[in-house]
Amino acid sequence: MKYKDTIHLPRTEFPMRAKLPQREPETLAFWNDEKIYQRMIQARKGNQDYILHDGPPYSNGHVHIGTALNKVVKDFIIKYKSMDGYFSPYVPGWDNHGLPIENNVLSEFRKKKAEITRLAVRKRCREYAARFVDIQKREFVRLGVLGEWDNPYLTMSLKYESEILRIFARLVSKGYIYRDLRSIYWCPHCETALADAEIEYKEKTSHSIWIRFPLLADPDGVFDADKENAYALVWTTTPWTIPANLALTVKPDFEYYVVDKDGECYLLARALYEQVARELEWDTSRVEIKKRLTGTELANLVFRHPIFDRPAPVLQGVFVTADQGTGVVHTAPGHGEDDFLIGKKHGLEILCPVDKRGCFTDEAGERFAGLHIDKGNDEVLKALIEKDALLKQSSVNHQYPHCWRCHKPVIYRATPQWFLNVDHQGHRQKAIDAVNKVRWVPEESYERIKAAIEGRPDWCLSRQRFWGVGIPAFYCNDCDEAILSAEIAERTADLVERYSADFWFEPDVMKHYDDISCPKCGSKNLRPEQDILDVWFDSSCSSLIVCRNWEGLRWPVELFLEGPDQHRGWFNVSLMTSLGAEDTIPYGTVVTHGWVVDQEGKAMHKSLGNYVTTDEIVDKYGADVLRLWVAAAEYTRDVRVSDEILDRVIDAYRKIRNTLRFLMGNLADFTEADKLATSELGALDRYVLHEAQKLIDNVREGFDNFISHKAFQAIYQFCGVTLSSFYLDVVKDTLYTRGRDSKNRRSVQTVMAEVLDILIRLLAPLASFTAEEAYRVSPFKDKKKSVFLLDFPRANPAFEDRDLAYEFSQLLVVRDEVLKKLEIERSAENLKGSIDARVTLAAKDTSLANLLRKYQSQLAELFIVSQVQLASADEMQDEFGENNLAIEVHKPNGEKCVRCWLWSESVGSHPDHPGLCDKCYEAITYDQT
RNA sequence: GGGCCUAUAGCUCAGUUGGUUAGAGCGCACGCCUGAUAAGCGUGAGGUCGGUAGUUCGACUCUACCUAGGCCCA
Repeated sequence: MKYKDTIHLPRTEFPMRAKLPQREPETLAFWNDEKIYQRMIQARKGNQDYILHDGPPYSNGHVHIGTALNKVVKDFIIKYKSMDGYFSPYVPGWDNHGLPIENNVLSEFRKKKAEITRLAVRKRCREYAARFVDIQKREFVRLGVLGEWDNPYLTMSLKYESEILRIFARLVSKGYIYRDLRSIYWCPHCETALADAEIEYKEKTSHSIWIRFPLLADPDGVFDADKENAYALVWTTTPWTIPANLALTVKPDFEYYVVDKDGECYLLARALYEQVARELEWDTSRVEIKKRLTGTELANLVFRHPIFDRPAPVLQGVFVTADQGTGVVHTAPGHGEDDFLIGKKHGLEILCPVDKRGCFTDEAGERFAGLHIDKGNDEVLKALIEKDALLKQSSVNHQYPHCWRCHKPVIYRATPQWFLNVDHQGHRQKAIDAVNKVRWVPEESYERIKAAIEGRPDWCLSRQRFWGVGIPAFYCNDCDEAILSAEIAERTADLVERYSADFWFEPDVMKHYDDISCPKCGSKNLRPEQDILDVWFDSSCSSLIVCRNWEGLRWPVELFLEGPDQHRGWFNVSLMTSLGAEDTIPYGTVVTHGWVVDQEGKAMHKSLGNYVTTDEIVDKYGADVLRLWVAAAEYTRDVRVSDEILDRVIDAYRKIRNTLRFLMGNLADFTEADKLATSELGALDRYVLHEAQKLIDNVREGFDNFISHKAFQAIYQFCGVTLSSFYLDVVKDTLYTRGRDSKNRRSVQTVMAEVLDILIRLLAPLASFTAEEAYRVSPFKDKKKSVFLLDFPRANPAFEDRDLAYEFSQLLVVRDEVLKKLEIERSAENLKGSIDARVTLAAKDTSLANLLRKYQSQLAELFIVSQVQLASADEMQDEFGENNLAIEVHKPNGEKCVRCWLWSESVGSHPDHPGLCDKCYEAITYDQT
């Protein structure tokens, strides 16, 4: 008889090799064909809901790895919540309007030399966006993300576009929207506004002039100098902006000097004094530093414009730098971003005496009016010289913004724009209060969003672009009045819902508004606004629009979850719009994840060659590996990717997979009917069952608190340590060699089946493909269609046994000591396999000695040796070690059983099977009957 | 330049209110097994906690500064 054939070896169809890139698409097809997402949601319909609102990625290009991380984390949460009984539908969305798509489309047009018209470009933008929605959708689905992929939201859909305008109308009716000037990049050659993304920096030679502003008022007497000879010293590279000067800006925490140079006093920053003195060729031995002041102390000074007879008050600004100039900055609110913001903050006029072609207007004064700013530069210099305000004139080479189309230098120019008033009726304070009521994960997020809201300027809603939702305003062709009303916006919304936002740009659009006339002059000769809404406004409306219009959702929602850039972006604007339009906070919890960075923690750039794509990982290793990479990461910090990190993830994946496989392999002959009652289980088995309940608690705690890596690590360690290297190794002998239906073996299998069931469910949100695959081949009866229709495990108090767990923790310490001793013997070549050992053990500690005696019959199995004998201290040759244990290793008694390979004195006592020990004899007899 | 944040073994992560020789798993090295086999098991070697200076009887844990990195703003 071949005894090997009587051994119960594992059998399973669950392959060791995952071949995820090949196998995952089959699982995807299954999920799709069987509508598993819909079933997962429907199964929980009527239960308490948990709504995560998806932040829309931009529909341009392929899915970036950071976006993949974002979607996978969301998927963890949706699946966990669903399995835990919540009704948790997931409606993904895309942000479609905006500059990147428009620019790509425009360059297509230029390449083809096609005529650029608003309507043609918009049509092409729509197609372009739709194409990338499809591409990205496929890529997200490939990651195993379940959701309403057949019914996503698109910001360019007719419904969405019209709802944007309805929300806008609400803000108009509540008085949030106003019109004002704003300083933006402008190309005088192309006569167009430019976005930041359309600027290229190039070397340019500019003027470099040092000028002085005479002191006009010093109410605090800080200057301490004769007004006639006191000046602020100022440097600039753009003389043509001097006519637009309305202020000077200093930095509050800089130190400033008032220096006396030949009887003339100048104000400048201490940090720049040396540099300035060198530049102006001052003999510093003859310059006296009269006063040292902080920027704050300069607050009430007023200087006089160097050319015109008007004041230039001193303002406090943090943007002032100490790398060039004088630390006293020429401020022209119409000609610079900083200038604009600080000007607005202090209520200065946004003076911009330059027209769209780059020529001075009448506002620049008679002398300059009509001149192009290039000529204007020279004229300004002349005027400065006449006023004795120019101290030095030279030139400088520096990086200067140029237009990406005509490559000529651009300017800042103030143009009329539409704004949302952030301080309207205490709106900002309401937002700050709101932020206090939201749960921010991680907690530091709170500081960021608070700072972002406190510091944000009024929201400029208008863009001089093509691809977006037109602002529903008119201009009177007769008196130039701007006309905006909630009623017009509402009517436009209805029209957009019917025709799409493109209709606004049709040549005959005014026919829909023939009853509207100018409220100022009564004219009916109106034209539609051509500016579009900032795309941030589109996305700021998403929670309102989607969660109120999609079946099953509700607003406000429970969760927003995005990257750290959204503190100033989507988290911020969503709050602005929701609070403004509805006086409601859109979210209860906001989770922020980190950025995906490379091995060194550096941002990934295509040019740096450290760029990792989602495709690479999915095609090479499979989506489950990518998912586990996300699961293993502490994702509220930046998350690193590298080959080594992925290698470790793959190792973890294999370990988990093999553990599932071994569990299933040993359950091939186990059915529901073979299950033992908990009270009948062996002590070791009950201990593992107890540990499994702890595992469940840990995993749940991880998911509940957005700490998926805690869940992952708990599962991984349970598989690797509790199961693979301990329990499953120990229990192998029982599984293989005991009678098929023996109580010992069935006890082990009962626990293995329970643990397998738990593991598959715990893994489902994380390694979804593998969990589904395992579930489909698992030996359970009455299976549901999918793992996602199962309930998430909950710790079963009936399986918990703290006293037993304590005893085993003690036994495990002893086990470690025994294993160390065995290793020593192995190194000394006294021993090979542990089953060829007999261990003699003595414990000094009475309670431990008692514990060992209690478990005496199971110690050999626990240590995986042939025999264990307990001895008293004086019987031991060996010293007692740290744990008050003495351990000796000897050759076992009796003979080695040819079937189970363990040594036993019973070998030879069965004439019909002379090579077998009692246990094996019993097993074969048992199995044969 | 400003705001917020991060920095513990090769990797991913733990380290309670400051208090004994800083932990885990993986990887690695060495070895065992060949009845989980492109598997399984054991033992072991690796950090002085980014750096500096403080506070303290005592700091990975507190403070300041610096360095590197991230997001945003400028």
